[in-house]
Amino acid sequence: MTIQAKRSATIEDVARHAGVSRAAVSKVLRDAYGVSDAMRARVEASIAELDYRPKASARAMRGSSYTLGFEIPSIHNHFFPKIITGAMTELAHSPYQLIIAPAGPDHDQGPQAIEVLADRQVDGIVAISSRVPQPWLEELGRATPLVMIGRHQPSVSYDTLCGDDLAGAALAVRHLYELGHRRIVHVTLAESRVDTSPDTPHGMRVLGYERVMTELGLSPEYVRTSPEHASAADGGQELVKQAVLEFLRTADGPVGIFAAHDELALGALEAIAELGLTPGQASVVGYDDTDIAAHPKMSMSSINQSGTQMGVIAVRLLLERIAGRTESVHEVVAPKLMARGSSAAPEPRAPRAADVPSAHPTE
Amino acid sequence: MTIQAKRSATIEDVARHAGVSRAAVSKVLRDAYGVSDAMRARVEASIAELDYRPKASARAMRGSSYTLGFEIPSIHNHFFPKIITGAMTELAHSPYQLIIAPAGPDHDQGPQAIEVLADRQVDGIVAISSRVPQPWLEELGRATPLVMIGRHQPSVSYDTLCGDDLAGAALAVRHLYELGHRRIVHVTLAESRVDTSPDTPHGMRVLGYERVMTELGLSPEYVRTSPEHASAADGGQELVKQAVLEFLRTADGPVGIFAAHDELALGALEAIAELGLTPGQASVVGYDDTDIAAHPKMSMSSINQSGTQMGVIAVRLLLERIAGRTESVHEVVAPKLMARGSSAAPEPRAPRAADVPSAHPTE
DNA sequence: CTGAAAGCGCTTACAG
DNA sequence: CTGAAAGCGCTTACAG
Repeated sequence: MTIQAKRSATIEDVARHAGVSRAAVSKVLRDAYGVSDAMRARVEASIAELDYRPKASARAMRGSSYTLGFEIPSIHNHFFPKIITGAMTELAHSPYQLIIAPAGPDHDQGPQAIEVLADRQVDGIVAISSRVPQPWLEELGRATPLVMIGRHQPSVSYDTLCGDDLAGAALAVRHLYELGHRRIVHVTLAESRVDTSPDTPHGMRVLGYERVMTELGLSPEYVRTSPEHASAADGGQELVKQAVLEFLRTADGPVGIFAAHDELALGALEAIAELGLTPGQASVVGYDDTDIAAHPKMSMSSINQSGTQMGVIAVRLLLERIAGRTESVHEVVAPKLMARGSSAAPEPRAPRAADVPSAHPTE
Repeated sequence: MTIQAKRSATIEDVARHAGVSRAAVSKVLRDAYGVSDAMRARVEASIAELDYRPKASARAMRGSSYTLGFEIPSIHNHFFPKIITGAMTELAHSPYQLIIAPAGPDHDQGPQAIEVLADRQVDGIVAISSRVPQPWLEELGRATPLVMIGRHQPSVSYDTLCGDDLAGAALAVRHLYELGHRRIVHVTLAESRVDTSPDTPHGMRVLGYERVMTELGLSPEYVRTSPEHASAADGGQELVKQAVLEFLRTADGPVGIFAAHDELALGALEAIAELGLTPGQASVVGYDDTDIAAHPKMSMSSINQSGTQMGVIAVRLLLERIAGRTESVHEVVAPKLMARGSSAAPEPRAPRAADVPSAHPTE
């Protein structure tokens, strides 16, 4: 038995089989106006018999590809699957399909992944890349329906959707403060990766952190991962751990740690575990409330920004744009604090003051 | 300022701008044989100036789309990102792009996600869907270069790549046995979701489990999640937890739990945490060694099957097929046991026998 | 309601 | 080395 390359059925085959024109088949396919029931039945029968499936690439050349593209910056961050889940749910009974283009580890080098989608002639794009320059996006938005997640800067040619990162950072810091912490550090990405413009989620979280710290009369303090963080094979976990480890070794009193996202928070928890510190000695609050945060073994406090809901909203906005809307919409989702075991009232470090309640600043 | 839809440059525009034929531009694009240096330079300058990017859909109609499609069964299982990471690394300096089609929650209904990729005219497909019938795949394989991950059944028209699930299951069970466990249950998917044919990873793990248990003179015992597991919004975590909870409530002695993958293992650990059991009272070994398993707070024993390496191999096989290979290749990757804190020597349950070493069957 | 024809943006033989 | 022409599989006005 020799293996023979199979040629799959085309619209032409279906038309011939059903004894109608290609245009007729096309209309049935798209459920377009103006086909008799008889013809529809014949065509549908032929489609089924020949196991015909229209090629998306051919369709894309004239009309739409019925494909929506999602660009996600990192395959390692468990927040993004939440967004995808929401999007898929919303798309379930629509004619649209979803494809994902993950940004490579070298997504510094430019708008790559998002271009892959544009090149694929998708009908619309949802992107979560915060590092692409605005003018470039404005241009893309004029060519393709586009929804950007995590962009705070409003735009004219595309929609934006983001969490209220200022409020989220405030929730985290105030939570730690109310527990009694007075030394609260922010673990975030390397400076080169947090745009100085407050247009990125991480930029906004830094801003929010600074503001609340100032309001509370505390001084901001940062632990940053190295720029190589993003390209590390493990998603940078090890680098974060090292950075936090270094910080914790020099710190002596109890500290509150506000991590800019849960992956960073996991790294912090690793460092804390390695030093054998208690949640009171080093409290952690993450961001995104990824699935693992709620696991009893992890019990990590985190800021929830409704990732699933974001996916749903993003798809709705995109579908509206595809349907013709041209004015930009800018949605903001309110964050919620999920307080769990990783954050606790401050406890002193060192001489293992077992049960003796210790004196720590209460105001 | 009104927003004006942008038409992006075509090969025609470039040809005109450079004063050459479209064919010439096409050749430069594909780095094909037979272009003078002068022409190449002119064309490249025009491409840069017009910011031209070839449309993948148009290319796909005649030649290749330079796109490889990955189908992943669940966006919730953290094993798959490992595979994707490996694939992306391997593809980094190739002309190929990667797109991912996630299977919807209703991926019972047929080969959907994988068809999305085929419809998209990708140059080749790597799929991890084990539930698609073999004949269907054989047919797809004749139309498109195809690599299936996790299929044990050899095929004529596509390549396969899988972990040695029999060996992996044996590693897990023997590990628990050597720790001293004599009651060892297997937590796996609903029977309807583990094909009866030993063609799926989970089917093979069941088989491996049964064999070793028999060899060891122990009787197999299953905890299965309900069929709704796969379509649950949280990836089924809650359902697994409930199932394990139920089992642990009726069990009285120490038990070893071999979970068919880490997500199931996480659910088991949740149940164990909820009952306040120690690793000795309920030991867990997962499968896949996802990132979180190694986290000190989780410290979950697991079977590592080199997901990243699998991604690398899958891409290599696919690229070979695209380059013309037609004989099928079937690769098997050896699993490794990663023993961690979640599995320990048996301890009795109930009357909280604090430090007193208890009598439990040693042989 | 139905179909013939043009065209989307590329690549591929085929001449020159 | 270079280009004119055909064609990939669809959809879209436009006639009938």
